[in-house]
Amino acid sequence: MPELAEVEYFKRVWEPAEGSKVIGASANLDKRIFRDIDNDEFPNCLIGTHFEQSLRSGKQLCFLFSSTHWLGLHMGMTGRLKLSDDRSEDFKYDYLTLFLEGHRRLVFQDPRLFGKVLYHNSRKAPKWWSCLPGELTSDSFTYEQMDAYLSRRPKSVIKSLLLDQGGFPGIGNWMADEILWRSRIAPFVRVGDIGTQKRKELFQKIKEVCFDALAVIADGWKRPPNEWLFNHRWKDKGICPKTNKELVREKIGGRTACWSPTWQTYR
DNA sequence: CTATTTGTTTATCC
DNA sequence: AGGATAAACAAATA
Repeated sequence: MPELAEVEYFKRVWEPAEGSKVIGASANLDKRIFRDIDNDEFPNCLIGTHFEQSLRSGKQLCFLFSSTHWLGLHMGMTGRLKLSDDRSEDFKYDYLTLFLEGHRRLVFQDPRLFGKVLYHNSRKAPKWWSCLPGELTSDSFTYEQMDAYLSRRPKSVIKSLLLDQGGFPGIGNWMADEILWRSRIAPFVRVGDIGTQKRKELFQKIKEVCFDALAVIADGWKRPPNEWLFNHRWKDKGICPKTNKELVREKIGGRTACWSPTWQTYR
């Protein structure tokens, strides 16, 4: 589930514990989420450090401990972060726990294990953190950049391309459907068939959906308004808020796309 | 029992 | 070489 705004939400779950000292650590290292951990000392190497900074880029999270300990977390499909206290009882799927002074715990849980834990100890930021593409919400993501990216992939199906983290970091399945719905583009359209005017609209809607998602979900995980596609897309016989006609769900590029055929008429 | 899942990586084909 | 596509990953849920 976690896309841009959900990941930002999880970042803010841990953030209030910044400044705390780590006094214990436990990890189920046989779980798949630790497949890229190559440091034999992990997670004990974090004991004694101070939790300093919470960072996010696209769907990637990075937490910095005592200036040199970089902990990367990716939520995969079912990952979530908790800030637990002594009264918390549900430990199922808690595969990484950092015990803090003051009886609090930083917890990463991930039932489906598609998530990933990364760790690096050095003054300099590791490559998995420093080499990520710029944020879609930043001014550095320009129409020209997007246009060039699309032009290199004329044969791609637009829905699939929007899920490409190299070009559109943070976008996931629901955001991609929301963007195409707001742009009135059918999900199976080939990128080369999208003209300049429509590309400009697409660019605006990408920005809009990113900002909307952050405002609603990253900030307290509020329920999105019914004017979005969001609240209708998972329901059987869901109704398009624009046309009051039934939405359609179909597999495109291996993922379920939800769209409104009478509204998304750009083919 | 079968089908499905809001993500990424890898293999394979073009 | 680089892009397009499908399968694999794991486990819960319907």
